[in-house]
Amino acid sequence: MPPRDAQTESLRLWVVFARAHAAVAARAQADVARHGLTVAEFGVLEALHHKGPLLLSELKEKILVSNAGVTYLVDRLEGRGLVVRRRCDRDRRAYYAHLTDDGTAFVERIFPEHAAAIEEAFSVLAPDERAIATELLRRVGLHAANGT
Amino acid sequence: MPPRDAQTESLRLWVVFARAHAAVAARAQADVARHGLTVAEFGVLEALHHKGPLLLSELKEKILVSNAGVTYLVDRLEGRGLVVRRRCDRDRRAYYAHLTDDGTAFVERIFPEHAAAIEEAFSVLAPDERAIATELLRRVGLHAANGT
DNA sequence: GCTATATATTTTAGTTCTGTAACATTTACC
DNA sequence: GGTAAATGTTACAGAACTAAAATATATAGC
Repeated sequence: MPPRDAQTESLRLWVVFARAHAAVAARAQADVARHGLTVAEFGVLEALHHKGPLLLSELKEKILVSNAGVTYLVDRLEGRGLVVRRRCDRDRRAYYAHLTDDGTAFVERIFPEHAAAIEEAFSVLAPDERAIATELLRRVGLHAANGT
Repeated sequence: MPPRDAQTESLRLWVVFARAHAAVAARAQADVARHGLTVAEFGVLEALHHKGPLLLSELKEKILVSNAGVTYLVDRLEGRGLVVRRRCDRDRRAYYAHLTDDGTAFVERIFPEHAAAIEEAFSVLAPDERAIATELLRRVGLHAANGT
């Protein structure tokens, strides 16, 4: 297998990958936009809902935005009464983001439809295909993120 | 397989998918940024290089940006002397984007390293795995884009 | 041929996020 | 203990793109 062919196939995979991502992301975006959220905002709510209160720095790792982005998103969600900041006992620099009761109720209300939208987006795959895709992309992600 | 499990697995796939995409995209972005380009700008140049002159509307379909986004990108690249607009003979509303000679030389110069970066990003996959991923993601993309 | 509708592109205001600097705090090192 | 370096978060300017409206042109329908 000469380098050129591996390269051509990788480029082709990247095009396909990027298009698939754009298509699924567009569905996700359309779904959360119905509730007045951006995908990133929804990501914050979802992470807090599933993981419990997180340091802003932890949140940053979960939803893959910049430091300033976390501040921006938490500010916005705080403004909507869905999230509050609480000081960290151990580190005077740090804050946890917590869902409010309203925030929890909101996520519990909107999450099922979002989950259904994502399920539908991948419904073209059989269960075993989905598991294969997950495993392959997991490895790509780890490698591309860490160069390992 | 009850609906809940399919949904959970799809959500998990989406998380993995989004993280893998972010990681590879970050590599692509880092590579093109070295030449003063955004990923979208590079996408324009690459599309023109591989497909030849395209109507702005065709370009929009190739690189998945908005109408206004195509205008913005072509303006920017025109400003750098890499691209020119030419009128379409058959439709007085339409323009083609063409690479300039400088643009062609520029793409030819920077493309090999970009291709190498993408190849490396997917190098964790064996050729058959890569082909499987391409096929699965192609189907996801078509389905999610068209709801078919 | 005429009118209504659709479309290619641009303009313009706006949104969402980023990069960078700043500041307070923490950690590392001697 | 003291100093240098690192870090958690925010402020702020700016980048990169989008949505929507506008305009000229093309197409559809009669």
